[in-house]
Order: sequence, then C-alpha cells, then structure tokens
Amino acid sequence: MDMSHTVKPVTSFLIEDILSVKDGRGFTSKCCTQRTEKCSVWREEAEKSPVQLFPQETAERERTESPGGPCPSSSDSGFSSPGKQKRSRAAFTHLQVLELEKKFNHQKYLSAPERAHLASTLRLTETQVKIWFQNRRYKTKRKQQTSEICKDVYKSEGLGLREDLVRSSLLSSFCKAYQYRPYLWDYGGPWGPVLW
DNA sequence: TTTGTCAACTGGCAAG
DNA sequence: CTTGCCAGTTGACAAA
Repeated sequence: MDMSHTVKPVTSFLIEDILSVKDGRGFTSKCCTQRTEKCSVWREEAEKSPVQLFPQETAERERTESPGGPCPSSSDSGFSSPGKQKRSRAAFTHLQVLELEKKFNHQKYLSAPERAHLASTLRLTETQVKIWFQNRRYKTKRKQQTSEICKDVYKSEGLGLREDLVRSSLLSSFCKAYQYRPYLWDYGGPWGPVLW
C-alpha cells in the first residue's frame, strides 16, 4: 500500500453535503461526520477544480464525449430533479472499463500519481478510479473464495455417480448464483436448512 | 416483477 | 489526524 503520495478525496457525498443535498440515508454516520468536518478544505479544493464538483455528472457528460461514445444505459444525470435527489450510478464506457481492466491486470494497486494519470487519461475522477480498483480487488477476491468453497464442496460430496449429476448441476448453479452474495453463506453454512 | 450487476457508499482499521 | 484499503451494503438500472 503506497501511502507516500496523498490526494484529497472529493467524494460525491461530500459535495452533496457541501451543497446541503441529502440522499435517502442522510449523512449522520460517524464517518460522514468526521469527513464533513473537512469540508472547508475540500470546498476550497472543489472550487479550484470545478470539474470534480459533480464526479458522476462529470462522468455522465464525459461519457457522451468519450471516444467510446455514449453508454446507452445512462440517461439521468442524478442531479437534475429538484427536491429528493436520486443517487446516480455512472456506467463507464467499454473503453474506460477496458483500460481499467488492462491496468488492473498489470497491477492491482495504483499509486496516487498513477491513479491521477489514469483518471485524466480516461477522463474520470481519481475517486472513481480508486473506487473502481477497490471494487475490482474485492470482486476478484470473492470470486476466488467462492470457487475454492465450491471446489471443496465437490470434493467432500464425492460426486461422480449418476444420481449426483443433478446435484452437481445444482451445485454449479448455486456457486454461480452466490458468488456475489457471500453473506448468504452464513445462514448455517451453504448447505443449511434455508437453502436445502 | 424479479434478479443480476456494479458504481457508490459506510464503517472499521492500519499506516505514516 | 489524514488517507487508503477491505468487507459488506445500497440503490439504480437493465435484462430475463
């Protein structure tokens, strides 16, 4: 973990906080409170670089301008409607994902300068790149863990007989289905009464 | 309507 | 104290 280079994060919730915009959950947690205290610093930062004021909106706008072209799945800006604000989820372009994946395959962790460079190259915010790598690492880890669990289950079940084929396919679909829901394994284990 | 995906988020922790 | 990471959750959106 490279901590030698530090970058002030300008996350979307902070910006929303600065602008007194709240999402459904509000910003009352300890973490948010702590970070809200830093808003004066980040407001300054945000004023210096207005492009980061609305990372998601920026990403939306940039998506339409990016070489990959607009992503059909993105239609709302997330900040357009007055009153209750909708949380927006940026959908990165194929090109952006491709480059991110390429970089990820090469290195799992980015230093601040590398992140900044990649962000500017892909016309994303540094926060978006950071979060993407974070999510990507976690996703990889979960997939790996799940596949190992499934492998162990196959082994311990001693599959191979004809009548086990049905169960085998059930196992396959189960392992596939729950690779993104690891917390479901906790209900008495994967073969607990809830599932079987 | 339900389900799957994924960016954005929270909260805790560790490093410097 | 600040920052980034991990683990897990939320919510928007598309596809089935």
